[in-house]
Amino acid sequence: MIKVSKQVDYAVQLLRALSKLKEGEFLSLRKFSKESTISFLFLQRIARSLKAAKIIDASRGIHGGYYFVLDPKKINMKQIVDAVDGNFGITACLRGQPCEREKTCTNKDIFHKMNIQVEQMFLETSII
Amino acid sequence: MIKVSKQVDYAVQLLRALSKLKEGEFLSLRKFSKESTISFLFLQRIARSLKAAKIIDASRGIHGGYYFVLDPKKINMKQIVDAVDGNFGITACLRGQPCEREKTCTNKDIFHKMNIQVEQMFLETSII
DNA sequence: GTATATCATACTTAGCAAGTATGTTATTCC
DNA sequence: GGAATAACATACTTGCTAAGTATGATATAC
Repeated sequence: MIKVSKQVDYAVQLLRALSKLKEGEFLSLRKFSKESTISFLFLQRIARSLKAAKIIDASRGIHGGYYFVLDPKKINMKQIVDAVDGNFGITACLRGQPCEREKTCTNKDIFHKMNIQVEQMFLETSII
Repeated sequence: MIKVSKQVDYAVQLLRALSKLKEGEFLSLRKFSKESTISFLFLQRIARSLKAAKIIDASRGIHGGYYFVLDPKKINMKQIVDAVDGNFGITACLRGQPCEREKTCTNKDIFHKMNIQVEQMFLETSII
């Protein structure tokens, strides 16, 4: 199984909604949660990760919400994975996690090569 | 998080060990389990999946074991994922699983395109 | 000052990949 | 024939962690 997390999925949906805003407009998570049916609290965590990565920014208060900082077209999928999941890698080993079978493993080379290719593809994929 | 399952990881390790056998030789899972430190029972399930996919075959009895049917060089990563995980897709939706947010989802196109690229790369990656 | 937005941290749940248990059937060798 | 050891088959349990929840603080607009 090779798969993308729901956090990344939801992050992209949110960013695509934000990319449709006009200059000076905000989108609140409460509103987006209703439109998308994605859990409001789960969206909060994702949005803050994206803000920490300086992809979006927020305005507080009654008419506040999130908005894009940079040009949405220049944001790629690798940036989203980095921001939301904190790391990138198709195996635990490539994500820097300890591996109990490190000594006997014969797959380091093949997964390393594949990881480079997946990473490159993510880099080249604009979220818009 | 984009990742490959341990089943696929272990399947590739097993296949690489089998690819080193000479004509007419077998490798038992008991032996490979000791070498690799991978659970014997878990390996059994994986090996039977690979056999069902006609990638390897088995000989029973006291000196039996598994062996490659085809040329190991012609086996690619997509075949392994199909054999071991039963399907291929970077999202639940692309794996044919029902999605509760199908109607509001705005990511079908982007993940579909990415899936094609990942799939292509897996097809082009030989396990050797 | 009230309403509503984000900010921050901690906790719970649930799905399923990963691993385990147990018994059956086939083949080799003595 | 029978012991040993291989794969075959199915069902069950565990444990990780992604996913979702709870609660309260802080900021801004009107």
